[in-house]
Amino acid sequence: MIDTAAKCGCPSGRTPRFLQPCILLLLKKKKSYGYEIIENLSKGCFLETQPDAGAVYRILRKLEKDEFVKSTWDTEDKRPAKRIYKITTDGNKLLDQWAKSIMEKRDSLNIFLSNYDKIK
Amino acid sequence: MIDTAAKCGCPSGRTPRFLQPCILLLLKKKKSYGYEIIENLSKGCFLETQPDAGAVYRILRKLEKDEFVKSTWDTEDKRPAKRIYKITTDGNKLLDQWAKSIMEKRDSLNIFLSNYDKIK
DNA sequence: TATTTTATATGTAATTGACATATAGATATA
DNA sequence: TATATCTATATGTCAATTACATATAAAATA
Repeated sequence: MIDTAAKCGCPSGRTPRFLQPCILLLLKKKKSYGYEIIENLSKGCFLETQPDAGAVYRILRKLEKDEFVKSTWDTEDKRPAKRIYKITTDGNKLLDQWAKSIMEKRDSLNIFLSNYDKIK
Repeated sequence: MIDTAAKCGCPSGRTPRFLQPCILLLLKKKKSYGYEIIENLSKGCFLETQPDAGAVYRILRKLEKDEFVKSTWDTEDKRPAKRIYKITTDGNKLLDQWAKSIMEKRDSLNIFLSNYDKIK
């Protein structure tokens, strides 16, 4: 099995950042591109705040460099060309690892919250 | 009301780091010092991994600089002197804000996870 | 005496986050 | 036609955070 976590350095156990897994999840649902991903992240209720556009584009490039996604240019539309991203097999594995890590994180937060409630 | 969040720059809405609120929660339970906090963080199940000692000491100093905790030296013991920290009124307010922010974060993670389960 | 435990603290490189700015095609509006 | 807005991607930069290593030193133990 490929150590995708080590390769990308994310869900190893440290507090996860959330933007990357959200992008991967959206890309698992369907092929998409930066601008649309930003819109979906804004509309969807994954994030508490608007995502940083620059961060989204940088994460997409990084994911491609690490072969978790693959991109092609879409110039068919009459609008500016889009770089369409598609999740890869490794990308899906990475998302699965993220999901596990996010579950653990959620559990940690719940433990924190119940401890907080106890001493309130 | 004091804008403690803005002052410390943490639970404003961005993805929270977890070490600071855990330290505050332990200090709300009882007065403590760096070394003991590190031990409790390791034993307790707040964090998924061992905390970084350097980070703990630095966070404590930062919290004191921002007046969320107050420290005094304990030289009574026959062991190396301890810097005993006590949470302040502002610190308690900050912890309350953290708790709210962590609840929201937990909800976001749950939304992510249910979306992930749907397309599995 | 040497090592381990207790205890605090700093150095530093890599990563991430936040915010601004650059570029450019397409469309709408004045 | 000129200008502004929308669509779309991308980079620059500073501050904060993380991870890992190292420094310092008192006290206890082997």
